[in-house]
Amino acid sequence: MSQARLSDHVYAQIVDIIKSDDLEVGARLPAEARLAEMFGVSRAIVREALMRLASDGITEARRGAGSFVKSRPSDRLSMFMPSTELPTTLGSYEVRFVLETEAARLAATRRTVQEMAYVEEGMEMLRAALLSSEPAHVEDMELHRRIAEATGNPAFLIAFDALHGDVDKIMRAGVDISRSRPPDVIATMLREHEQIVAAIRAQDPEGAALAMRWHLWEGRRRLMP
Amino acid sequence: MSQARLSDHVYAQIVDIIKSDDLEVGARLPAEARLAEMFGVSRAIVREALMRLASDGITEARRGAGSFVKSRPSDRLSMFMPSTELPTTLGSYEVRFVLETEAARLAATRRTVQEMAYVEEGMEMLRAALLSSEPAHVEDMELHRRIAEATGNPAFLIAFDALHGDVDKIMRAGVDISRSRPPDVIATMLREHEQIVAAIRAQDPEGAALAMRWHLWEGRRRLMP
DNA sequence: CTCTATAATCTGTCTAACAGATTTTAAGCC
DNA sequence: GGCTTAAAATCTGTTAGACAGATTATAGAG
Repeated sequence: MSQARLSDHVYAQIVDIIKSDDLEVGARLPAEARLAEMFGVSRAIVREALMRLASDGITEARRGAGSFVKSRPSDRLSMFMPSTELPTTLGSYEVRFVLETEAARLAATRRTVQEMAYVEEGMEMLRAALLSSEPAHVEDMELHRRIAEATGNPAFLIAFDALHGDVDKIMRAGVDISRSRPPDVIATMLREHEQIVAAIRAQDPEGAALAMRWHLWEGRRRLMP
Repeated sequence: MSQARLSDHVYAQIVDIIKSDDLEVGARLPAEARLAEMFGVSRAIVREALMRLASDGITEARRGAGSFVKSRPSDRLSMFMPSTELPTTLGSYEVRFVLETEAARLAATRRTVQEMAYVEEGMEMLRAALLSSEPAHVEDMELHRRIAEATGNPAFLIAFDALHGDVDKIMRAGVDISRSRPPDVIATMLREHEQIVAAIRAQDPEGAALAMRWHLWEGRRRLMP
């Protein structure tokens, strides 16, 4: 889906209304039918956008009453979301340093045999993808998710998945750039992942945390030519 | 909205299909019309659920082709989401220890005058709410968001907002429980927030990080009577 | 076997109607 | 004037059907 859907536009426009009208938490939004009229779309499209706003915690719908502001989107968030041109690498790396380092540490401590097998499988998939000429960013993402999952705490995966968009772009760029460099760059990337997995396998929390932190640091450095 | 909507049920059921059919990334889901028939709902409801699945990065819709698995929801995530009875406090607290501690540290380092004013305003709103008999969990959430915002890095807010559902429940419970205790418990909660804000105001990163960590630790303890 | 055209299938959007919930308004009573 | 009650208006949640544009599958011709 290369073209944005109308409901994406409506989502952004409703966020704009909340901000431009300076609506406080608890304030009532215009009715669905009214919004549809304002934006020149059908009510079904408005509902789709509102459903996502509600799911994102920004609004809350009460049957018979209307939709209400539940929490205000931040100014920076709204600036961040519609624009894909902003340099986002520094942003998510900073969060990933603390989040994924801790996740690796906990994964090394808590992983079950099954979770370890899942991580190992993800490692194999990533290896195969990196050594092929196919895209490998999905496999890269998947391994990181499996490590977060091996913490045994779904909140780590939730927080990590919230950064999915940025992390996906970073990983795609990371793989592409590494492929445009001498072959040992890919081998280095692969080894970094292996070192993380090995520390988790060995149930070495400090080793896993350090390996993850190193990988993220090096991954970031690889993006700056 | 105390009752779950049909689209919430359909969301969970589609996740179940992905898991029970062991659909890999790239696998095609049944068509919207087919899903509507399977679940005994209208197609509009299926679309609403699919829109959220796509927004959550789990599926991807291609016009004319169908909806495809984009990333697999983790087993734990799907167990976590439909059930509200699981003890979720340990989960998000663990992530919040690393995420919000780092956010407080960075907020103390980087906050602008305007961001500080925003944080102070949030503090006043929380004080007023806690000293009234009205709900205060929204204000509690808002202050924490403003601190994440003051890091100057939207990724912190994105990750924090991903835990919105759990954190909201925790904060609501935290306020309710504190109100059922002697009055000094509310005062303590208030002072903890003030200490975080004071350290950020004073541009004391280590102080802010410690105060936040202490607050989260105490907040967690208050939930265990 | 390959290419082209057509048919079938699919998502995206619109319209209209109805059900159930909430809010507003109006009327009646004290 | 204030309070209560009932009716009307308004709202979200859902269903159903139609059509547009995109993709996939199939059939026929060379």
